[in-house]
Amino acid sequence: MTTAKGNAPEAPEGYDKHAFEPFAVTVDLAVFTVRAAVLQVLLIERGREPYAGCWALPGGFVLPDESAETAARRELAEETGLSDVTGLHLEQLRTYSEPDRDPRMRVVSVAYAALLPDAPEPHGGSDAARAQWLPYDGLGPLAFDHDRILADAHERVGAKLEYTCLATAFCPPEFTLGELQQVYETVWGTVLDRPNFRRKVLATPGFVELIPGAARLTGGRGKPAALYRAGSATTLHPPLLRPSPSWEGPSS
Amino acid sequence: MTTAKGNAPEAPEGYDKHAFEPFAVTVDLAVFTVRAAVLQVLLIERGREPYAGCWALPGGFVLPDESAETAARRELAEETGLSDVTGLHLEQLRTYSEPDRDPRMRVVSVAYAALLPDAPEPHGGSDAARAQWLPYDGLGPLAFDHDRILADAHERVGAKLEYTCLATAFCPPEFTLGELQQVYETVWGTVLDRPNFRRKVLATPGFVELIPGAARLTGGRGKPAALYRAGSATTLHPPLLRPSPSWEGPSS
DNA sequence: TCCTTAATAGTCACTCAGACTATAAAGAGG
DNA sequence: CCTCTTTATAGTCTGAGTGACTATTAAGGA
Repeated sequence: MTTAKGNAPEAPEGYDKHAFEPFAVTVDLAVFTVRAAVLQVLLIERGREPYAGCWALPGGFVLPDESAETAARRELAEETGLSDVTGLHLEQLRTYSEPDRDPRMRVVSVAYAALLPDAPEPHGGSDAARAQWLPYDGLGPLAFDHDRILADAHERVGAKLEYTCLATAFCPPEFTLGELQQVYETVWGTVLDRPNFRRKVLATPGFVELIPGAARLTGGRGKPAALYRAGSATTLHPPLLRPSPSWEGPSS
Repeated sequence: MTTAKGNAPEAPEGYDKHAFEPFAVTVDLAVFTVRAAVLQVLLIERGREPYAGCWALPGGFVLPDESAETAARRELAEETGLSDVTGLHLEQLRTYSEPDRDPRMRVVSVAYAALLPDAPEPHGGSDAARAQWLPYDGLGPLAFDHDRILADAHERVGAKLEYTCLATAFCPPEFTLGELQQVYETVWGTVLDRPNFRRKVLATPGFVELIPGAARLTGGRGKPAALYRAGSATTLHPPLLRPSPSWEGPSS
């Protein structure tokens, strides 16, 4: 619609004396899920050079009539095979624009972080050579600067767990407090005191709400746990801080 | 260096079956300072359509061999007239990519927030029609989507004051605790209790350090205040929360 | 039946922030 | 010179919130 006509934009009206370079703009997605107490990331195996055979973050070009957010949601649906991604939490991380970050050409990439409750096996369809969930810990080097993007995404998600109700985005519609605590422990890589965690979560109005009369055997052993669903609150006041405080910011 | 050759990139090796649109990539800067207890923003008056006569954020194109960060720092130096911008705090906010945000063509803009200690009168040189400091409160509508960028920047800076030592970036090399408190009150638009603010700041190791024997008459009246300089700490644990809690996130 | 497991309930002490009051050191004005 | 005003600095008291515990309840397994 309002894009530069053709494929070789020369400076239009109002930009006459500015030189500008046309860049390719892409989105990269760091898609997380927690399964079996392990933090998993959705990655695709590259089929061609550069970085052939390496794992990389899913992503793709922003189309002429899309915003980066729209493109990210479209790619998310394509890569996961999920039909409905409207309810998923998708958050813009930051933009990576080092001139040499892609050896082929100048590519500016807007990175997003996404959180999925359960982990359906990825579709692997469309263009992705091979899409797969891999544990976050112990990943080898990724293609391009995706190591850094993924590290930034992990730090951002960990930080947002502290002062938002985002953790419920990792949980199915009905969950126990133990499962919610598992999300925190898995993302942070720490162990939390169970009674204190309960007290904190239940003392925050709107974080979770009890489903009356519902209970579930968790693991088959022990006392059945009450079921909760996500509440309407979005932020945590005061925050729920990590045991080892976040002295160190993101690895940026 | 590694950028696409020429001005009309067709899909190079490895991108063969992807369609992609070349976008213009720019940076926009929200430059803040605190002067006389007023939060001020650096704006330029547009000389040409669209939005001729409107105030806009300073910014410009990312050059072929620059990262967005480098471009932002270059623009910051150009617009403020400061010779050395290496020490200034510059932080990537987020990227704005709505297809219709610039009526002339498709422009993707990476927004940055910058904090200046004192406020030298802007250079106004180079290309900016007229650069000027204007108070943040009571600004009329800005050009393009710059209202939203500026609001996002304000929210981000306010939030970072809570859990980082960023406030010293608004202060000259030597400052009093009263001046530091003034920064918080001005950015947050609140009033803080002075003894409690002192206690909190001094109890955080590395936030500020006393300059022994130095004192300054603040306003000519009252007891002289001790002088401090910024310490080595970067984060605040626990945070210094706003009195009216940040229930509402950024206006995004 | 007893043991294990896991959820839930409750206690205690310490830290910290909000709301104060009190004192010290400067200038202004009579 | 004395007092008032102003601003910095010192200290007190209290309640909220959290970390580290112990105790109880309800399930399955040996």
